Amino acid sequence: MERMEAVLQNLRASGGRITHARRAVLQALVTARTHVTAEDLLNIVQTGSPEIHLSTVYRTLDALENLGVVDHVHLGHGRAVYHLTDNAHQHIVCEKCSYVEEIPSKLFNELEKNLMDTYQFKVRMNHFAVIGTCQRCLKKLEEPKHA
Amino acid sequence: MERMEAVLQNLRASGGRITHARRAVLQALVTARTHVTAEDLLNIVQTGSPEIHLSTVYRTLDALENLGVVDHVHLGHGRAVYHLTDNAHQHIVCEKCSYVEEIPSKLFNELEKNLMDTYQFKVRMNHFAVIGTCQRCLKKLEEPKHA
DNA sequence: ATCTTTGCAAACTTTTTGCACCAAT
DNA sequence: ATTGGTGCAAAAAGTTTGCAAAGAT
Repeated sequence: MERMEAVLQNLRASGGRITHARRAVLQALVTARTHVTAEDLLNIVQTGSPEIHLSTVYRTLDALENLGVVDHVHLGHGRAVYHLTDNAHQHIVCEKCSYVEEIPSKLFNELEKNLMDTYQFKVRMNHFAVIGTCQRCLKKLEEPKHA
Repeated sequence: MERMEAVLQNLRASGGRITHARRAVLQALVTARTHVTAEDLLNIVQTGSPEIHLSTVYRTLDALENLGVVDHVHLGHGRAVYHLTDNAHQHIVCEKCSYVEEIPSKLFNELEKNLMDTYQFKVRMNHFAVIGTCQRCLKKLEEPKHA
C-alpha cells in the first residue's frame, strides 16, 4: 500500500492528477496482482465505485503504462492483460485450455543474450507470452479416452 | 507450386473442397511468403479476383490452419499475421518502429527444453513474437540528437 | 482559474457469423 | 443430389476518441 502512494506521487510529479478513479484502478491492480483484463479491473473497481467507466480504466492503464508502472501482454487471441511491472515474470499459456502460469524471467536469460549478441536486439521482458500445451492437456492427448 | 497442389489435395482428402477462392488465397500465401495480414492477402487475391471477400480469406485461413498448413502470430497490437508452417522461424518485432525480423527457431531450443523439463509445457514454436527494440532504434536512443 | 480527467456515447478496427445462393464432388 | 463454400451485410469483441461537465491543482 506504500507502493501505491509512491506511484500516485510519481503520477502527480509528471503533471498528472490523483483522482478517485485512478486510485481505484491502481488499488484493483495491486489487489488482483495477476494478469487481469481491463474488464476484470472494471468489475473490481465497480464493486466500490459503480460510476467508473471502462474507458477510464483504459485511460488510467495507459497513464500508468507511460509511467512504466504497468505493462500489458497479449496472451493469445482476445483481450490484453495488464499487470504491475515489478514482479518480473513471463507467461506460458495453454492454447487448449487457456491455463496461464507465470514463470521466472531467468529462463529467458540465455535467449535474451543470444538475441543481443546476434541481432543487437534488446528483448523487452514481460511483453510476450509463450503459447503451447500444458501438462494436463498433453496427457489428455496421449490417452484419448482413458482406455 | 507442387506444394500448392499437395495442400489442395490434403484439403480435399479431409472433406474440403477445392475452390477458386481457396486456390487464390493459397497462391497469395505462397507468393508473399512473409508475415501477411488477412487484408494483405485480400489485396493480393483481389488483383486477380476482385469478387473474393475478406470473410472468405479468413475462412480459408481457418481451414488451412486446421490442416496445419498455416499458422498465425500476433505480432503486437493490431492484426494477426499468417504464414505457411514450413519455414520454422520466430519473429522479433521492434516496438518502436515495427520492424520485423525472422530468426531461426534454433535459438529457442534451450528455452523449449527447459519449459518441458520444468513445467511439462510443450511450447508451440512459431506462435509468439518476441517484442523489444531493434538495433537501429537502440542507437537512436543512445544518441538522441546526433550531436 | 487553469488544465486534466471523467462519463458517456459513438466510432473504430479486426474478426466472426447468419443466411440465401452457388459450386464441387 | 448433396454437402460445403461464397458473398454480402450485419454483429461481435476490444479499444479508442470527441465532447461537455466535473474535478484536481
